[in-house]
Amino acid sequence: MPVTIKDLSKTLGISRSTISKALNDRPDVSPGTKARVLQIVHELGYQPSAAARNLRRQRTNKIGLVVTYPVHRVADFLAELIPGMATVAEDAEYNLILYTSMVGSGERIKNLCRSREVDGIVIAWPPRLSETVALSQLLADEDMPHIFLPRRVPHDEISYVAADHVQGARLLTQRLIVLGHRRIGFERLPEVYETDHDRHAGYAQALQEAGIPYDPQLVISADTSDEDYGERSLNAFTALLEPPTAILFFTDPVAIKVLSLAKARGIRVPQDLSIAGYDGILSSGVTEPALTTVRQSTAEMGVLAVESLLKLITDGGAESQQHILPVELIVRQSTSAPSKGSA
Amino acid sequence: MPVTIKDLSKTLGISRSTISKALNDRPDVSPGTKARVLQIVHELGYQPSAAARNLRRQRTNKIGLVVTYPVHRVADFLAELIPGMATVAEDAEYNLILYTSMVGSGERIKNLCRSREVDGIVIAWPPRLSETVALSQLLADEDMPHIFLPRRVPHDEISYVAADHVQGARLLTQRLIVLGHRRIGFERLPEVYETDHDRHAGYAQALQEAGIPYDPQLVISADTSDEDYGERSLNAFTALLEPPTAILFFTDPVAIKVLSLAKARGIRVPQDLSIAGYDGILSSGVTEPALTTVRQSTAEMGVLAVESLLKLITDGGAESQQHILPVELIVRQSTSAPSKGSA
DNA sequence: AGCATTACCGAAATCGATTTCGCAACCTGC
DNA sequence: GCAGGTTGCGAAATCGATTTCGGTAATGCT
Repeated sequence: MPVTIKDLSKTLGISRSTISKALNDRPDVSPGTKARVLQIVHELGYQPSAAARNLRRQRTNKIGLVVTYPVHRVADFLAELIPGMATVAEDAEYNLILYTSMVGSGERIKNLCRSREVDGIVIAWPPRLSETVALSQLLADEDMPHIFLPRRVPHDEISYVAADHVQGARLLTQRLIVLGHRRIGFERLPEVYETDHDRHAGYAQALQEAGIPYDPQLVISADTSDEDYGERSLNAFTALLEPPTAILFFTDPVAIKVLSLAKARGIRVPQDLSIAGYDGILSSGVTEPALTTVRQSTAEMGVLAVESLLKLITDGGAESQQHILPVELIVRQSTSAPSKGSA
Repeated sequence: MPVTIKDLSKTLGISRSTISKALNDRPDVSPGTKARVLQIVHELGYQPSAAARNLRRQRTNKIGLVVTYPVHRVADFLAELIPGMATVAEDAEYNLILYTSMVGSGERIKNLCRSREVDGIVIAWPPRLSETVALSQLLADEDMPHIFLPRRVPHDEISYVAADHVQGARLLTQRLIVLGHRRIGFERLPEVYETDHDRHAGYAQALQEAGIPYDPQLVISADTSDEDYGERSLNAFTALLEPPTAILFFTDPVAIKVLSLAKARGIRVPQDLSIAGYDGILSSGVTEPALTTVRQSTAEMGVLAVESLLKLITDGGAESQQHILPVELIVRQSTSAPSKGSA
């Protein structure tokens, strides 16, 4: 049996209330009493029961990390995310609780709120926009502070931390333009994610700034019904009457697959075709040729998300936290000037 | 204000006790009453308060993942570990709470036990043996079920999940012997970890089985005071009068560093020197040459650890859970037969 | 001295659930 | 009709802390 505040009370001959106050630095405890309490607490190794304290205080000092996406698909990102999040949380005397089996179920999340086992929630890789907004509404109705990650949510009241994908795609596109490309392919997703929207905007913006007309043929929607969608996209691009001399793929893994595909077909990268990825995953640096890409710092996003969430928890009525982190262009060997013949 | 059991009681005109019993499938509730309770629970969206329930039940349905090692140093492994652990836990209605800032402090862990905010603890990457045993004793004194990962602990009463490092090193060594090597270097750590002990035993065993005498000169302790210890080890090996024709390094990262070091010095791998790593990390497959290594499944260890811990939690006095998982030899290009000249 | 503060402490209520125990009412079999 | 059982329900205790509120003693001020 662990030692409770009652035991302290008995051995000291001091009431429970006073002991509690001494331990919580209330003003109405004499220094002497407080010292005696602290002394005996140390001797008996007393530690308050978390459950009792949570019940009475109506808060748990825990924050939930809810992953609304098949967790093994984002494991690599989690590895970046978690250390930072956990550290920041623990510095503020909070801990992280993981909830990974909550794919697509508002019901489970609602129950989580009502059980009050966390004081706030970080929602990682939320669903597409409309569902995200609904989810946020649900959480707000339950008075549960929450923040989305890593996706922008275009609503003033909704908190999120995301990367600057407009800038990311713009930097990539600019780079290719500087290299001399005029026909730059852009792969986008059929789903309505803000990430995709932003990247497309950045792409279009870079073209416009360079005075290059926007050609809808060069923007194709990936057919994600097929797990291996890189190949279809590549086919669609090369089938064009005037195929692009450079292509921006949606993620590094897709680009890496296309890299080996191109090699198999005798397409030389970057001489015949420049290829760029997105995300800056580790293996993008070791391919042959190494991949030009844009890196977003998942670790920083995690840290910022927790810091922001803590603010939301503490300042009850605080305004929404919206953060867009800068991204970094990484130029490697998979992009170069277009050759004469391929133009 | 969330709806409590009291609200249900009031709207139904049924006592709190009966409602609680209905919700917990106690026998002394009539089917009719139970149905009405369930109905109203659904209507009002009632969800029991976790804190109140924890306090009364004296358990939290949470298990702690305590990382007693700088968390960023093991982030990659965490990525493998966590998805499996979380999934298994959640299937059993448990959740994972992360504790990452508990490096080297038995005191913090003791407090965690006494606060009773978790029902059991997985200790990941525990400290060296003597401290681990002390830690286990401390946890046992607090009646806290716990299991260590991923290290073997040679005590009957202590639970752990680890990989079969005797076999891992044995397989690697055997492989090199089959290739024709007779002088095989072995790098070990100065710290007293069972992992190191086991690997050394596997190495020695393979030699003995092949009738090759054990030469202490070929076994060197890495100087880990220096972060970059691979270089020192390599120097120590090559400085020998009769240098080895193959070397087993302690981990893949070390071996990978040595790989590039060798290239810089004009040592051809594997022609002049065969090199093997350990762990089977992702990048071990993309180096040039690709690394021969041994793979341990961190994901499986995580799953097994949680399953075992749940057993310990449920079966109060259950006996200790000790699991050693098989490892897999991965033969790649960094090892080959020794050349005549180098022998 | 008389009155108002201030400092310190403790009894009791509270948080929201679970569990024990006792009490009716209803059967059942003889 | 009655002892003995079974069912179904609720009052109250309990888990272990925090907080409210009121009371006592000490101190300050005329």
